[in-house]
Amino acid sequence: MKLETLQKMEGLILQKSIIAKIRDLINYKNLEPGDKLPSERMLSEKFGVTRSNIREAIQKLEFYGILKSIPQSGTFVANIGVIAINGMIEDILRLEDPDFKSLVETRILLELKTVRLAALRRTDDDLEKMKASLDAYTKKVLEGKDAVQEDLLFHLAIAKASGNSTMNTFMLIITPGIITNFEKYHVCDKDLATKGIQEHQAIYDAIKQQDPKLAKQKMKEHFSVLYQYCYNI
Amino acid sequence: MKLETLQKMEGLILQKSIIAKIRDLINYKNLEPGDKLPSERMLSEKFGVTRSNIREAIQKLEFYGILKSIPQSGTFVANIGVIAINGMIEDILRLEDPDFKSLVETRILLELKTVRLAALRRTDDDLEKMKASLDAYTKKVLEGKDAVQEDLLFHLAIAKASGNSTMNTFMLIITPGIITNFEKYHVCDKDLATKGIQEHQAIYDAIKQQDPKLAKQKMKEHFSVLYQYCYNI
DNA sequence: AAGAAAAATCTGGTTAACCAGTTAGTAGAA
DNA sequence: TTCTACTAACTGGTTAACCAGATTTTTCTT
Repeated sequence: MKLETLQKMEGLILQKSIIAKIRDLINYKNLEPGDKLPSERMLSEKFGVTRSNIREAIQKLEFYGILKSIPQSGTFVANIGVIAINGMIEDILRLEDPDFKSLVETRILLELKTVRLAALRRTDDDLEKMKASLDAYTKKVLEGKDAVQEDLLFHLAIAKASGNSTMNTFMLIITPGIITNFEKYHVCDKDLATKGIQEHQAIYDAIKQQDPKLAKQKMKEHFSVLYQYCYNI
Repeated sequence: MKLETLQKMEGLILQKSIIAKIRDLINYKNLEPGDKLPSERMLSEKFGVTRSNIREAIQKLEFYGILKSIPQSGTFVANIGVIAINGMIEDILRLEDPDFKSLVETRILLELKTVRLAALRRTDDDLEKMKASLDAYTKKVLEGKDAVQEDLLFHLAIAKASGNSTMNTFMLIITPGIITNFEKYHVCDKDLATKGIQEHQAIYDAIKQQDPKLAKQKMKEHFSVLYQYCYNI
């Protein structure tokens, strides 16, 4: 386990060094948007790493929209100037794994918005899905069982109803981190679960009657405990 | 070009079908958190696809925290129950590429928060970076040149100063989409650029004097044009 | 029969050869 | 000299063989 983590760290460091070298190359050769990068084979030879390593680094930069690979042709600098590329790559190299506090902070921000948008835009289908999650959650809690998953699904249903695919994606991205950390730190309290039923119900009602202000208010109340926890860590 | 896009679409459809099959497998076999999935080779044979296809699908599910691959051992269901897995995979399969409106909406939300946090948490080093971006932006605009990149770097510097790595990452993710769409739709106006200098300066000053309310207010003003554009599309 | 040692199998990860399509260079005709 | 046709090299992507470590099965000793 320890060895495994260590190896992944090493791989990450290697990848970062390759990304830095690609950045240097772009600067040194004054590559403009649309210009072609040297081939993967040349880069692997030049940097003294395998082609796989090069490919992974390129794919990461492609994810952030900095490079663009075209099959049987080459890898090209995206339609972003050299200044922005340097700034973005610097950020990419610096970014560490998110801490729990930053996850929670972001979740609260996102959900206070998605719940507002959901109240404005929800369809009847969205409403049904939320109701289903809510009922499942209520049932589990009343049975005295753990209901973290059903809780989560209710919140994801709200994100879907917001009609904003970007926020929906972001909610999906932070969800696993939230879950595992919650279980790790034992944030959840069983007494809170029954209280949670009423809070969820209130949020659902506000969305149903399409009252964005009330929906946001109720979500805020729902997060109050989490909020305090986040800032008292 | 058209062919290339078509092929990527096909690949995406295949990947989604594999993800759906993995979900079905988890349900059918009642796999609990920590249980082992069949090996990649078995899955590729069972589903009639290549191992590469299987690996890509697994990596995607790993990104969302649903699966966890351990070298020389196997692929395991993460510490998430079957209910949450079904909900999350449904979302993953549904998610479409983000539209421009959803990107802008999310950007505004994120930046109104990061600017507040930056005012509260900025270090002197953060301040220097913002100043450098601001100066570069001002210089370019006064020369009558395009300054989209410098604009962007200023906003990314604010995201860094917020001290929230998750929001910082999210800003990085939406940035390329924002840039390319801006250039595509020609949102930027040169008259706005000179106005932008004052607005950026106001935001910078507010962050410098650590006034979160004022910083948010100034950012809101800075976004007013963008905001209207977003909701009039 | 039980436990330990050893061998065979199976795992995800990595690598090198291969593929099909693009691109650059060359030769040849006009 | 100029343009065209053709060949050869090169491109990112894909595949099958290989790797080292984990796991299971077998075998041998007590």
